[in-house]
Formats: sequence, C-alpha cells, structure tokens
Amino acid sequence: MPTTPIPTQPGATDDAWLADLNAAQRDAALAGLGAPDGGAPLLIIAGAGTGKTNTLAHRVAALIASGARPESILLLTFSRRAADEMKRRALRLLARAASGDTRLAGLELPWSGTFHAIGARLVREFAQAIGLDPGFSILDREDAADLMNLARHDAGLANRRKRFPQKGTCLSIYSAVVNTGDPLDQVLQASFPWCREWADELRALFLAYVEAKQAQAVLDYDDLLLYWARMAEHPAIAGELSARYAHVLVDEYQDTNRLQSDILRAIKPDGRGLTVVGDDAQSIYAFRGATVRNILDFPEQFDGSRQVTLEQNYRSSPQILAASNAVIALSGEGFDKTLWSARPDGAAPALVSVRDDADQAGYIVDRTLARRESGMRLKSQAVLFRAAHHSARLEIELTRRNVPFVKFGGLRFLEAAHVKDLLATLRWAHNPRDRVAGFRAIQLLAGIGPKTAATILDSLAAAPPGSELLAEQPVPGHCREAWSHFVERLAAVAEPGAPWPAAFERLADWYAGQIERLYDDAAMRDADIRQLAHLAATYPDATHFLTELALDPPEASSGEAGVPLRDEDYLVLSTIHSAKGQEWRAVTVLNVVDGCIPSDLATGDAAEIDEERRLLYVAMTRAREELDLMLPKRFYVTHQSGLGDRHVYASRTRFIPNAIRHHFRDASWPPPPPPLQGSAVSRQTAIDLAASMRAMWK
DNA sequence: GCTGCTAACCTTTTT
DNA sequence: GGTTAGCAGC
Repeated sequence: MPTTPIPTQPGATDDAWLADLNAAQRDAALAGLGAPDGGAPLLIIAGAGTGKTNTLAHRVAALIASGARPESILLLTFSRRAADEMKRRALRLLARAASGDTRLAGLELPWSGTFHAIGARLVREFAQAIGLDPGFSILDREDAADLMNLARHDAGLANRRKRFPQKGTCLSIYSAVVNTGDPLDQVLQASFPWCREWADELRALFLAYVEAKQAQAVLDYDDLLLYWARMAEHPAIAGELSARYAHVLVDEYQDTNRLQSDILRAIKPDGRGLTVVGDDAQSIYAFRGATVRNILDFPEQFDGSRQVTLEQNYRSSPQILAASNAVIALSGEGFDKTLWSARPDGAAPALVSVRDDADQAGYIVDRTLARRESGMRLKSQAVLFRAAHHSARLEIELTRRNVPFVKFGGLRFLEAAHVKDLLATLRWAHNPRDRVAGFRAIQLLAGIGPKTAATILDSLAAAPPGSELLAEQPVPGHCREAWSHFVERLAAVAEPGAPWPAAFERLADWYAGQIERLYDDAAMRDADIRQLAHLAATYPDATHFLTELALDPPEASSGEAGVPLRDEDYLVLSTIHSAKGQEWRAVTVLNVVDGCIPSDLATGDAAEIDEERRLLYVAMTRAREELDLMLPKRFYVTHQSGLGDRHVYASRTRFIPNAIRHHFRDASWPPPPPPLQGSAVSRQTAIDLAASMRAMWK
C-alpha cells in the first residue's frame, strides 16, 4: 500500500493529470478529498455527454492518490462494463500522476460492480450470520417466474373461474412492492389496477413464494438487494460495512430505487464519504422501481451536502444538443442546467419520412453503407429503438445485404431454452434443494414428465441431506439406464474439487445427446452449447460461473451468426435502455412516432409519459455528429395471419411538437425521382434508332 | 403418466 | 407470432 501520498491535494490544480478537466469537473473530482471521513455528501449532476465517467475516474484516482486504500472504495455502477471502464481510466490516471511509480502496478478496485453483483458477494459473505446457506443459487427472472408459477399452482390459483394474473405479472407486482417499499394495495392501485381484486390472494401467494425460496436456498434478483438492505440494518453488520467502505461512489444515481437508497443510508447514515452522480433528465428505469426522487431529494436527505453541476457537453454538435435540449425542456421538474457544446457545427438532426418499415430499413442500410464509404466505421454508427422487436425488419435487410451487426438488448443468449436447460442442470447439481432447476433438469430425460419429476423432488426433499439416494429414485423401468448415466454426470460435476471446466464439458456432452430429441433445430442449439462450454472455461469454478452469468450476462446477441470477434467491424443495434452511457458518431432512432415513443403501453399517466420523453432524450444525446429520427408513415398491424395488409397511419411523436420543429430538418426516402429536363441533344436531335434495329435483320 | 395436439391469450424497457 | 392451459391418444 502507498505510504507516502502522491502530492495531490485540493488546490493543487496545476497537476498535469488534472489539466484535461474543466473547472466544474475538477471541483467534482477533488471535493472534500482531504477530509478523514471522506468529506461532505457530494451530488454531481452530470448532463449527457459532460464527461461524467472521466470525472468519476479522476475522483477515484484522486482518492487513491491521497491515501485511500483501493479496497476501501465501493464503486456502484450500472453494469460491469461501466465498472471496468472506470477502473481502466482511473488506473491510467494514477500511473500518470505517479509517473510510473511501481506501487501502482496491478492495482485493483475489488469492490466495483452493479448493486446486484456486490449484493451477491456480501450476502454470500455474511450468509452464515444471517442464517442462509452460503451455497445459495440465484434465480434469473424467468426462473423466479417459474417458481412463482409453482406456488401459484400449489395455491390453486391457476384455474379459477375468473383469470388470475399470469406468473410474470405476479412476479412484477411482487418485485414492485419489494423495490419501491410501497404497500401492496398502493402498488396495485398505481401500476396494476386490473389486479386489485386479487390483493388477498396475491399476498398469500407472495408468502408462499418467499417460503419456497427459503426452503430451496435460492435468491431472486430482488433478494440480493433486500437481504443486503435488511442485514445492513443490524448495527454489527452496518458498523462493519461502513468501516470497510470509507468511500462510496454511485453512478447513474437517477436510476436507483428506494431499496438501493436504503442500502446507502445504512452504510453511510450521514452521507459523509458518499458521492452520487447522475442526471435526472436521463431517468428511464421507473418501471423497475427506480425513483427520480432519490436524486431530486438528495440535498434534503443529507445535511450539508455539496452539489456540482457539469454543463459543458463534449459529445454532440451544437445542433444535436440544441434539439435535445428543446425536447427535454418540455418536461416538468428537474435540476436547472443548460448544456452547451464547444464542438464544431454539424447538420441539424433530420426527421426522415419514409413510407413504411421496409423503406425505413432500406434507408438505414443505404445511409450506413454510404457513411462507411466515406470513412466512418460501422462501429461508430448505431441504430436505437424502443422495443427489441422494432429492429426485426432491419435485421432481415442487413443480413440480406451482408452488413454485419450486433444487437444489444432483447432476447439474450441465456434466455434460450437449451441454454437454460444446461444451466439448470448444473445449478441443480450444486444445489439439490433448488426445485426449479431440478424440475427442469429431470424432465430432460425421455419418458420423464412433470409427475415423475415432482415425485423424485419430493422424495429427495424428505431424504437426509447429503445422502446418495439420487441413483435409487423411482423412475419408470425403461428410463433406468438413461437415469443412471444422468446421475453419474451430475455427481461428477457436483463433487467437491471436480475438475473445472472438464466436468462441465462432460455434462454438456450429455446434454448435447438430448438436443436432437428435444428440439427441431438441433444444429444451431448445439453450437450454442459448445459456446457455453467455451465460456465456462473463463471462470474459475461453477459458483462463479453461475453467479456472474446470472448477474452480468453476455449482453450481445446477433442471430445465428454468433457474436462477431472484437476486432471485426459491425453496426450496433440496441434498445435505448441498453444504449445508456454510450455514444456514436452517427445515430439513427427507429419509429419516432406516437405508439412507439411513447409506447402505446406506457401512456397511462403523466409520469409515464415523461419517462418516455426522457427515453427519446437519452437516444438523441447518444449522437456526436449525425442524428436521424425515422418517421415511418404506415404501420403494419402485427396480429394478422400470413400476408395481410392491415395497417395504421402513424404520426410524429408528440415529443417533437411544431414549436420546436425548427431544430430539425426534413428529409424523405426514397428520394423523389429527378425531374425530366434533359439536355439539348435529348430534345432536339432526331436519330432513327428504329431504322438501325430493322437493319440488323436485313 | 407422457406426449402431442388445439384453442385461447397477450404482446416494453432490465438487474 | 409466441406461450400457456386443457384434452385426447398412446
């Protein structure tokens, strides 16, 4: 550990490594640095493209330079990618500040990651203290919904005369209650009014769901936060955590929820040593329980807090920024800030009218290729959209014209049924109490269905823990041989000290043998299984593999082609949500029409509409030089058979009313055909082509 | 009790 | 256009 602090105190503003920061950024990076307790609570309001990551990285570097131990810094970001980026930049800065000081070699920031990932680590660490099996497994959203469904059936709610909410809806309601801290009735009233009549049944169902999770030693996503928050209420654990983390830094604070702010308050009750960064104008996760109140009320919640506002935008041309500012200015409450840009002028953002989906795709492929011709790599261009399926037509067109692309958001690798099959099997091998995993895994065998699976799981649950009863389970006679093969592979991968990833590869081989029977398109799925085995080799053991896969899944998917290699060039397709924190030279936003932005499904109340407006703002502010907003005139109605032609006419999004129209320029595609004017030759000279045609045959 | 078929339903964004 | 519940047949 460094013993002599590198001479970087507040005020030492002439240090070379701070020279790239403007005054506000420097203020944010260095505030309260000398204070032994980390200094006053700090709120950094960082507008889009104002160098937020860079500023935070400088602050992390400055903390370490002034003597903070890297393991005393808790850095909470919205993705592991963001955490890695932050760490990379901070280390580079430190190296510069110390001019090659060897003490900095190999420095790590061990406590950086998402709330959920850090929560998983801490809950595992304190598991014994809170009466939890440290070997607990983590349910992703689908697994959690499956478990909810089991509880739903057990409670006899699945076949009521009047339809009871689906498993996914039940889970959403449960999750909303946990994350917002609001009572069930209020959540139902506000977000699920059509389920109000089921309040009592839902309450009973949620109790059964919680009991099932506890009996099976499984945690869902919400539990990672909930257990963290609740255990941090106990003085002994709170004391330990606040002593351990002298500095807590939170990125994207506008997208945190009530439970997350509870956690922060438990670790840093007076907010000293706490830094939060965010932009209320980019809050887009209310549907997940995030509340913009966390950031808006920060000054009231923490006495004596300091606030720094970053307003100089380094990303976008003044034209793009002006248009984005105009869009967001029409929204209501927020911190006062006016972004300005010193970047060179560019073209005004375009509102591109096209006939329909097909023309929209055609226009984008043409423009993308034209930009690449003029030297802009595909990777510097992105297409953004509200919902994952909006890009379907474009994906077809890109494939047809051989333009490589990678899609972020939407259906992921891990959600594919075959990948889930194999992971469930591995999970069950490691946690035999995990009923959802077991239920799925057992039924992979031919001739075993839900009834046999349930019988086996019941019989195992009744058996003393650790017994070797698996092989003797009552499977039908014709499955006996297959069953013993299965049990043997399971035992091999679960055995303590089993060779990793070799044991998993054997399990994958076994599963590959089942694919043919289970699915029609076996070849593609087989390739995915091999890729999964490949991925497994990059983790030290099964627990890390399963935990990190559930929390930081590989995020890109690109159809059947597989993820292109890092150095290949490809066009980026992304949901707006997944585009958070990124930027490209040219950005195209699909379907900027009412019904898509705002989504038809999110026009309930003013707050929802405002969130959709911020979504458009986030999309627009990703662009550096060129921004196209697509306006397809005609929308095909999706729910019709075959080659139906039913469609509706769409209109420009309500977020760009005529009052701010002057920030945009109009374009359309395909371009109108050139007027038939012609030259003098074409009009006057009479050449007898007809005679020459006839002459050919004479 | 398993498997395959038909009929009905819902359709966003993510850790 | 995809998933889920219920039913008939093996």
